[in-house]
Amino acid sequence: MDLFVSKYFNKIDKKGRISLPSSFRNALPKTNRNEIILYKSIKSSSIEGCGVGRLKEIAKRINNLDFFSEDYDDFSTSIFSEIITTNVDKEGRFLIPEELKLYAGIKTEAAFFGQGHFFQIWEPKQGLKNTEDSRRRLLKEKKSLRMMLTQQK
Amino acid sequence: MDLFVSKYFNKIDKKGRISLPSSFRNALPKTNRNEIILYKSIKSSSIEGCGVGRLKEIAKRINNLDFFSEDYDDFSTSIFSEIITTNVDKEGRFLIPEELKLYAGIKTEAAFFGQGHFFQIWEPKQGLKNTEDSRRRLLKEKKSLRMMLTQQK
DNA sequence: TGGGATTATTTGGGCGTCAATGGGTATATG
DNA sequence: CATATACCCATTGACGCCCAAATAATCCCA
Repeated sequence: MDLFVSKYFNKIDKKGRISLPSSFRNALPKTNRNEIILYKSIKSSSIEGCGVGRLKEIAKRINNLDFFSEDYDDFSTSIFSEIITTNVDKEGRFLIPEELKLYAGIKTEAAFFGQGHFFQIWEPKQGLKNTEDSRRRLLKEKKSLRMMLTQQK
Repeated sequence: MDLFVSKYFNKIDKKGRISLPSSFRNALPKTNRNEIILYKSIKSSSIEGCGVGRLKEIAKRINNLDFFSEDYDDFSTSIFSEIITTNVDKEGRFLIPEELKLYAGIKTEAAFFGQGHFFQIWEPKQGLKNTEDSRRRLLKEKKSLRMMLTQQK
């Protein structure tokens, strides 16, 4: 499965290492599975991550915004300049930079949430609350979520 | 037959394994019959499942949403982080995650209900009650059911 | 068409492998 | 030289794989 799916709760050890869930490792391109990128989410107090290949896709997204708009600069700056690359060790662990941990309020444990082509890292409680909130918002529009899940091609 | 049809009642063993009904296994695409996805039903306290192929469809659809919108995050979170992928072993068994078992009230036995392009997993009694209820609702509209079944194109 | 034989499916359990975690030590980097 | 990080090895528990028994479904022939 080449998508980031499900949620996982892992611990940060004394050295600051945390395991990237095995299924997430497998979702990374086979060519480069020991390097990921991390950045602050612009929409929530979470960290977003993905394989380095995804960078091009992000660039494309931003490029689709109006070049002369304020948004363009803002997204461009807050995403690209903040991106951090991290190495995943032989056991599948990596270090979350202090700044990002602070941003997300993460201390000894972190929750990984699959988001398809990328994933989010949350302080566990906040992450759970966020999924509840999302779901609540969507259930108000039950029809649209059902369509998303059950529609046939 | 590549559709999930009829109903089956299987047991969960000490290790938490349960057999995916043989006919359901055969309804999965021949290319990937050892991995399925599970998620909480939006409409009922049951688990819904299907092959991973559908997940890729869903991913595509979400990907077409405006990346910077709130909807994007809501869908992405509610779907990708709530969906669970499970492996089906050589004997056709798989594990139902604890969280989903709780959601559906399943303990030692589960009922599988074919729903065409997907299937539902119920606590047996609740599942039976649900089919009765929905049949009863349908019969109240006998006329429309007859039309549905007998109308020719 | 009944009923035993054959095959398929479900269920049970042993055991090896892998993922998550912990910690020692070498190596790099400033 | 001190701190940070990568590599190596070990432990634990969960899960996948294998083999086998029990149950259900199907077949086939008298």
